[in-house]
Amino acid sequence: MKYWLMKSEPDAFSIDDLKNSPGGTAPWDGVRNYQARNFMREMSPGDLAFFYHSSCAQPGIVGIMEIIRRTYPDATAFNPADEHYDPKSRPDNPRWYMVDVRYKRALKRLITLSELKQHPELASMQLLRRGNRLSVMPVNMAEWRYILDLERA
DNA sequence: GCCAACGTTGGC
DNA sequence: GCCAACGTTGGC
Repeated sequence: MKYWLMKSEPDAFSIDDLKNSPGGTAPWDGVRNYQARNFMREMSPGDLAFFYHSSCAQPGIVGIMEIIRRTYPDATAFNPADEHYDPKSRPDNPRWYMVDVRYKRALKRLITLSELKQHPELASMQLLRRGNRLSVMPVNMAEWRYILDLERA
């Protein structure tokens, strides 16, 4: 089993939006970055991911979700009316993919980006690397456990 | 709204 | 294949 971190702007799709989706499940669509896409392709059902709120007053980790379906073509790329439409992605040769995720739980408290930065144990996290802009990235097991311990602090 | 950092595009 | 211009991300 692998661990991940996935960003979403809460104004667009928040952890509560996921929780309130049918069955607590939703497709993670709209990813339009090759590196993020490639990470999604490494995901397997049963993997766990931190839900991260970005571009908001208090960016940080807000909850945990489970990957429940491996990547399949992102249909929003085929829809000219969709904001993530990409004419270069065609149904017979899809460029963009998505996974399905299921809400597991909210963290007991928000663990902010600024808090994460204060822990040398997390300094090598991909999230904290300079200029990081990836919306989907791996988290190693030591980092995952360390962050869950922070939740209780 | 600003800006640093990075990805993408397209001319050559 | 280089690289300048441009667009996007995302923290602040």
